[in-house]
Amino acid sequence: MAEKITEQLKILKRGTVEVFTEAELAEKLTEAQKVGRQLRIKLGLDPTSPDIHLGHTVVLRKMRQFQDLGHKAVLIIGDYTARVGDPSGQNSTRPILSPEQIKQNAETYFAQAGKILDTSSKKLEVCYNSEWLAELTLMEVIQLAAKKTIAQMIQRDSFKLRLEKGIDVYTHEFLYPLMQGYDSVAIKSDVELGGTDQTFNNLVGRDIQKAYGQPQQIVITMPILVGLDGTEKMSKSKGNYIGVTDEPNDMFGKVMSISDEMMENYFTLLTDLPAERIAELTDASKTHPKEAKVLLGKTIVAQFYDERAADAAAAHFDQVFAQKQLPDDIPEFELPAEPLSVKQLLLACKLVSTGGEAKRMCAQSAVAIDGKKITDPNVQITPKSGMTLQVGKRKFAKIKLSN
RNA sequence: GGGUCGGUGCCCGAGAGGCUAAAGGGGAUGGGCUGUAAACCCAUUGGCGUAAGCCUACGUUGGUUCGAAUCCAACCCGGCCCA
Repeated sequence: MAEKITEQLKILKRGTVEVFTEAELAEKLTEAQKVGRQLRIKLGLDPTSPDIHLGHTVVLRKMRQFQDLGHKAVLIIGDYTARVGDPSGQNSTRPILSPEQIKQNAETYFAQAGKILDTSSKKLEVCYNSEWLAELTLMEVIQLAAKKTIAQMIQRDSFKLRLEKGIDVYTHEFLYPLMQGYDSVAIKSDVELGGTDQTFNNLVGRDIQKAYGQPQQIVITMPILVGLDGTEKMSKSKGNYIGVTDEPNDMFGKVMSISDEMMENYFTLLTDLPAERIAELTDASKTHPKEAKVLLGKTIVAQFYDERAADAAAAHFDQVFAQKQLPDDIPEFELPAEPLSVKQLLLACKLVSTGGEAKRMCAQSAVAIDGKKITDPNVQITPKSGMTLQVGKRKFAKIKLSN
């Protein structure tokens, strides 16, 4: 804790995109250390979807570093915001959640975030922004809105972009940054963390705090983690994510599927390895890319499980994909010993979701039963105990007879 | 409020009465090559049916026609222009 300020700054700056401003951060850290005060580090959460993925962990990991340096994480659950329905994204038909739903999501979120954060009450504080936002009168809202001009608002690129493209921007959307900014006032935040997509909102927080006569928070932005497809932001709705609750085998496999170019980014944002080591690992002349990726996969799995699970996942991967053998843990399905078509069989074992897909998979020689390729979806098969089915490279099922 | 243009499959986008389950991309999936990397090549991409075929689908609801994504009407939603 008594580490030098320069040392602390180095840790805190790692992986960030921008710090507004570094000088202020150094100042706050120094002051905090001198009087023994915990800085209040704000992070706003959207409780609309409870499951968190590695994209969220980039910011959470930064939060953890602050905690480890003795500061307090203040998580704000945007329950009030969520109730209005956040229109800022592509997804305009987001369901409006009930208070119970939000509470439940928040709990799930904590359980998952707890894998990264220090959850002791000394280091973590949680609040719901309805606590103060629901109290505001219209007059107070108007006064809040009077702090920013329209010209300032449309600086935000998501607004600008949509206006240029002729996509709707609703009036109340302008209130979102203001509400979030007001959150900073309510909790007296010293530092706010967020992805670069939150830069505008978080900076508004500075202005609002100033307008309300408070010291301004420092804003630290973290990169948006690219998803598995290598181009888009990691997100649940795009399906290009690694969830923190993914099974070790899955987690490892997903890491293995990222492109070589993305490794450096993942190493930097998702592990604590020093920059020099990362440079070695991502230099193909020094480390074979595949080896580096295995290490990345193991490191990530170990973070959420443990070393043993990480090794097991790597071994499983090697067994199934490198040596193309059957995995050890194949889901079992109970079936009676009555003949049925391959199509029905695949459906029954949930290896395909429609009969058409079953036909296609057969036609494309992706289907094997006990290691033998099946190309006719109408062949009659009598289930036998221990019979194994495979569709594609990674979908397996084992049959168990029911009596 | 007026004018005008538009709403097509997961997404973008063509189609302007039958040849349309609907061109072409993108994405996704399967196969090949590999390191479940990239690049590249091939294939598939509404549901049911062994099949013939049937059903559902071009904003919504009605209508005209032997036949409509395509024509007409009303309505809903949006862009742009005018007030």
